[in-house]
Amino acid sequence: MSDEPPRLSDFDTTDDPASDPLFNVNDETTTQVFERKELLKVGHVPQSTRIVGRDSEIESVAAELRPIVRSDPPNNVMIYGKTGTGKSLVTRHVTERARQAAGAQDVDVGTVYVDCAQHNTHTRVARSITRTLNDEDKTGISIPRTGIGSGEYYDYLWEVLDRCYDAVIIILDEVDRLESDDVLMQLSRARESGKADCHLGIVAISNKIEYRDRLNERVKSSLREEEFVFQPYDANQLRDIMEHRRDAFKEGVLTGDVIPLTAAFAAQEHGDARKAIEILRHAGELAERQGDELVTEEHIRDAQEWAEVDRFEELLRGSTTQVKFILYALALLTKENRGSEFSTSEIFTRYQQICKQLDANVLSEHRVYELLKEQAFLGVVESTRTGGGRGQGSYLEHRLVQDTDIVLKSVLRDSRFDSIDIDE
DNA sequence: CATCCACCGGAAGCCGGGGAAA
DNA sequence: TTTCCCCGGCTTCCGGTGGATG
Repeated sequence: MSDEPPRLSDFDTTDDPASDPLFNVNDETTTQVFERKELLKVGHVPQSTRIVGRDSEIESVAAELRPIVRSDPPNNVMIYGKTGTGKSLVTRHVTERARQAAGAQDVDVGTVYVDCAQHNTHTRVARSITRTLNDEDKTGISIPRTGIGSGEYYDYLWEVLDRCYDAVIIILDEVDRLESDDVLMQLSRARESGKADCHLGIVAISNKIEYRDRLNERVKSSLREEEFVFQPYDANQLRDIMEHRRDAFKEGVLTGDVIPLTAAFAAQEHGDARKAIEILRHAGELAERQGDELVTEEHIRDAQEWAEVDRFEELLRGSTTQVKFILYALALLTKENRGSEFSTSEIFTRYQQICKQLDANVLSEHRVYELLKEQAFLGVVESTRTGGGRGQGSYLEHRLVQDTDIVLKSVLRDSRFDSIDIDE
């Protein structure tokens, strides 16, 4: 009755690990297309000369942090902008340069980057900040990984700041994902009351421009931050960005118009550089898998569609099967009929049919209506008020925002759709 | 202009699951 | 463990709405 986990060596292995077909080092397909694939990784930070079209943003953010070099307190910064507009990139770049420049003046600056999507409670953020900044050799403090509350982490933090740094820049990425404002409160208050003999600069990054409205007044007044809004990249900038990553591929693998095409697509859709690069990478992978030597327009188009389905699934993640039924109904209606807008009741009748067909239970019309509104809020469908097309009253018409095929594809990918035991 | 129609949308209350309290 | 309570998803009910209709 030992609950010892089986050791890895107990498992069957191939006789010669060096030639294990599962993990073949000499697999030629892996080297056919890519030269330095790591250039296409998400976190890849290019050199400053390779940051495209963000010169003024870099300059403005730097201006707020500049006092640090003269060991004066820096200003706080709040950055808004959609995903993939270079917010994290620019802040990381600027803070790093600030750190170096300050170092040259003998000012000891620490930087921390916290992804609030991962560390979404204030205790976790406090822990993450404190533990990254703590240099055990210098402070002699060892900070427990667990077991203490946020208050204690802050106590440690002030201690660490006092002992190690003249100034610290804290980057809070995706602050809007934080459950509460406590972190901002603590940090900004510490800065005011001079709890630590150390300057504190906060760079908060948010995807949502409305975030500031949600912040409570006290935080706002003590933060007193400068705000910047990053606009999405345009096609030219995207093209430049991708040109800079061309080295990821082998010489001559990318056919002529691949990059401009991807850039044009991406600019039109979202202006998200990260997605554009992902599409590029995925196109390369597709080519590789198919054993093609060139990445063509064809691959890009496939990768493009893959990205859209992917994005849509992301949007759909967490919604119930019932919601998928409803979207499915709407998608079918759109496909069957020529029109694209349908009233709640039309969608409901189609939805009823589908549920019957799949032997799932049927929600009330009112609920379907509510769910549709919810999806409208999430941006999956678009609902418009109309002066009754068929005569009576005003009601809502809904239509899919995404391409019908993409909706169908991602909805149908849900495994519950083809199984019979649906009873949610 | 009054009436009607078909949907809108808020309010109240039901129900089952999950966590806290006993 | 049982009991209680809360919460979120859902239904039911009902008054409101505004163009269409005659």
